[in-house]
Amino acid sequence: MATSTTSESVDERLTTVGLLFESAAGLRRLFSRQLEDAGANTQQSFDILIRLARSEGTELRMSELAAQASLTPSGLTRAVDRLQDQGLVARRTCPEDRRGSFAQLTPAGRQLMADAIPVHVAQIDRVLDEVFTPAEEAEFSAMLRRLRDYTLERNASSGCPGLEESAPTCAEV
Amino acid sequence: MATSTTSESVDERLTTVGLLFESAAGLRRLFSRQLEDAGANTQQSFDILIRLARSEGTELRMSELAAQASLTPSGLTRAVDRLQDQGLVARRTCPEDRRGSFAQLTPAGRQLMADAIPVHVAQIDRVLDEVFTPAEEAEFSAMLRRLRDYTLERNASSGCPGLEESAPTCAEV
DNA sequence: GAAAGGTAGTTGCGAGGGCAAATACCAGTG
DNA sequence: CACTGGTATTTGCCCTCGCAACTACCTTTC
Repeated sequence: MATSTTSESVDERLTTVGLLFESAAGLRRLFSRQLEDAGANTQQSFDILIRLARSEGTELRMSELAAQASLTPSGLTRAVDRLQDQGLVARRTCPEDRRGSFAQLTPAGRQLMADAIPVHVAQIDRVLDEVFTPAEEAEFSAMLRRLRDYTLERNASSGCPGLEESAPTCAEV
Repeated sequence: MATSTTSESVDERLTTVGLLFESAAGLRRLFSRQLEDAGANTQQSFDILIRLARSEGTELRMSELAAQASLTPSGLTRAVDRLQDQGLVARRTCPEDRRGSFAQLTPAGRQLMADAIPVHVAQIDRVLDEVFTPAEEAEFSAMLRRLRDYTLERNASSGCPGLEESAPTCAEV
């Protein structure tokens, strides 16, 4: 088959990793349809909004949010800028540490999420119900968590700022 | 905790999906380090190159490659442009259908992959060995495949062009 | 309490990728 | 064969994101 270096087990493992990427991309694509006309312009926006919606006080520190959303600080800054322009999010300076700031859902943002999350959840339900048994789903989730934690640990040294493997926080879409 | 709509099972399933995205992003980040100084500029480039390397004749139709790499036709066109500028890939017009073309590894591209794939595979081995037992790995892979095929099927209608759930081809990175 | 060093966040810049329109080509009809 | 409709790929335009440099602020040290 292949011209260059491949053995059987090599192929299998490459395929596993490839499937992971394809699954993630496929789900993103699948969800993006409903999300985008639900009012959140992109999946990434929705990802940020939902993490805020699920956090204490519907707000998070910028750096925490960046880590959760798999964005760099710079990427998050602009993403929050856009959401702020849309009136869905506001910035609040942290009183204890005036370098930092919180991103917080506005009332409009909370309303949007109150409407959009059920739709999104219904879509996830449909996928998981059709693809997995409950037992499989639980195991799938557990395996993903181990994998995620492993990458967090390994990426910690130079990768995401201010984020160790410690806090599994609220993972999300 | 959250201010808006959340029940327990909702949280779990949102988390599962979130973990999938975080795992994929985490692995990309983890791999990107070694890949980029291996000669493939980005993970996406490497993704394309490895899929070509693992295909019959080290070539694929543009549309097929786009689907496998989770890119739109337009995105793939530019990605192949870049690889062509680097001398790693060449385009070959399809003789039977002169609208279409193949992207094919050049000798330099094949050489690069012959060097880089073992390194990449070693990295994948390390991750999978540390995170999963062999049995878990097999099940993980099977579950991902079902999920991937489900998204392919559901996205087929409007999403990726020229791509049904038919050919699982060689999944990758 | 002034200096040195670290941390949170933002900005300039450039690369990558999507959507829609355009191009080139095949395929079925009359 | 001309015509209409569909498919493969490319191009124009724009948005998003990462990196590196910068600012503002905290914190430790002397």
